[in-house]
Amino acid sequence: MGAQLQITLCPIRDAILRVDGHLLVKGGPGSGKTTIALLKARARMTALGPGQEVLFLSFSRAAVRQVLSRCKQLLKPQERALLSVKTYHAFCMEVLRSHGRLLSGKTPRFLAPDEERLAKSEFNGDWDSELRRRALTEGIFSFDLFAPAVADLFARSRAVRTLYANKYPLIVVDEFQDTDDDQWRLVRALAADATIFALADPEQRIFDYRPRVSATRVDEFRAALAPTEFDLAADNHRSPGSGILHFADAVLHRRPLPETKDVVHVAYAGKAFPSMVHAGVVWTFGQLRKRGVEDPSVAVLCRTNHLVAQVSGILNEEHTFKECPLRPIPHDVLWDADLVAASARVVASIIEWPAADMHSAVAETLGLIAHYFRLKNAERPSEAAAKEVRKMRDACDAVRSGNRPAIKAGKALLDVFPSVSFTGSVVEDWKRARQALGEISTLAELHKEAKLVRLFRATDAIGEGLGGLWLAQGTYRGAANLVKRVLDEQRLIGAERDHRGCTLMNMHKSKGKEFDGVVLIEGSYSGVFLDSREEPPHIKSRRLLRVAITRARNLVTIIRPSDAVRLSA
DNA sequence: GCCTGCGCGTTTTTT
DNA sequence: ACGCGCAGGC
Repeated sequence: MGAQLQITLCPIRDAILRVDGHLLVKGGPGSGKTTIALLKARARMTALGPGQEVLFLSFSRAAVRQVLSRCKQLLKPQERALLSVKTYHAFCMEVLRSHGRLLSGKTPRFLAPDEERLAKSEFNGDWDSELRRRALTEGIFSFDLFAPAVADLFARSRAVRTLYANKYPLIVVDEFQDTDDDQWRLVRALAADATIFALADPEQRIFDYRPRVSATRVDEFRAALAPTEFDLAADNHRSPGSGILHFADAVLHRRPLPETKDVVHVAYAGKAFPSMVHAGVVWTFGQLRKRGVEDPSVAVLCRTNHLVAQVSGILNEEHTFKECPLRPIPHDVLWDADLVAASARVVASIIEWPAADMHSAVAETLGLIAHYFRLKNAERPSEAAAKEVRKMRDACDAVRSGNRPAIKAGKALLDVFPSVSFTGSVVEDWKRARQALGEISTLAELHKEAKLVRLFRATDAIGEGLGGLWLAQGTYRGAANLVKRVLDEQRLIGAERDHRGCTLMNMHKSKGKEFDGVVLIEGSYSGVFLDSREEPPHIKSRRLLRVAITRARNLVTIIRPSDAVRLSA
């Protein structure tokens, strides 16, 4: 395979393999940036000294997985052994483990994201400066501080910097346009003694709303390292011969949209949204099979998480479209589980009620409700959420000491307690416990969140665990801990899962992935394609849409409200 | 201090 | 549609 590839290399790729020094390779979606980087890595391997490797840096574990699977096609096992593919975080953690002591004088410890969220929700004050204080004086590094810490370390210690630059004489940097200040600082430090190979598509810059991601990063790279520059622009290996990339580029540049059988537009009017979404996904699968794709993978992409959750609900229901019944579609959802897990623990605490006395049981539930709002406030701070935390905590304390709480939710939970009982039929019991929340108007939001537990394919594991508890004790004592444990596990598994069949996610999460078919869904309120807060020509929205459209190898279905703003001029 | 009703805006976050 | 912030009633 390797020999064949050599022969078919075009002049540009040939030059990329030959040239020495820093490199900047630009290219659109599916232009083969990863492939040429791996071939370059292979070429460089012949001259590696003992202990030396090629380093390939990516942002996400999903991207690392993608690169590793490409490696299997392109590189022999002994070549793969000389290539180290890592996320920035993994690389930085390694550096901090070995040399982080130099920064604070203390053996570094790491604060995992979920621990950090909890600590943040407890903390009053400026969390960012608190994190810096912890790193500096206690040697505790949160994930966000990995790259800054390593950049500092490289800046201060020439010895450490050259150690790594010598170990990795060639460093491939993926998605360079989204590199943040600190990642760039550490790469630049290594560039003094190692060769940097940057892969970039400035038109795939979709994370630049984040404060440390700069719009001019690629220019900074040019200015600082004077790389030899190549452009793979016109190539398209992902969806060759289809009109998908042309269509996406037309959206990006606000040009008239080309007619193509590979991008299909449907409009819905208000009420028809659920059946249209459902039918659109079914139709996309059918078309792909008709085109000879066996067991197609389809991504359903929305701009907002809110809409993703809504669509998941729709795909789980039955609908009728033009008198045809539509069955529920099994699917995965890429989703951040924190709030759902917290709401599920509240339900689980209610299902535990009969195993304890009223006051401690209801206090436990109120405590978990407070915890839910704490997480919510940490994720997206608002006065409303912070106030709920205080109220729920007060109510929890009141009930624990045998008093009647001041808030409606607390009173209602106490009132409903005597009438709550369970039968051992797990699904029924879970619904009944959840319904107890649904009855209380001030907890409507929590109740809604708890209904999303189905997003996690954890239903079986939770059901089994709850069944086990009932069998062993005749109550569900321990349910809250069980639910937390199962959802935590599920989240780790879900993040690593391969995406076959139907997968729902927001457009940002789709970056770097590919599917046979893609369904793009626009909402009427949340998840509008061209954000009204952005000035025409809505360049950021269009970049994001282009990324989403080009995830498809074969077919794109676009579902928009009938009164949506036109994409072309 | 708590609840309700009204007006308003509606996004994305790796690890 | 729905959640947030704010104002007003209790």
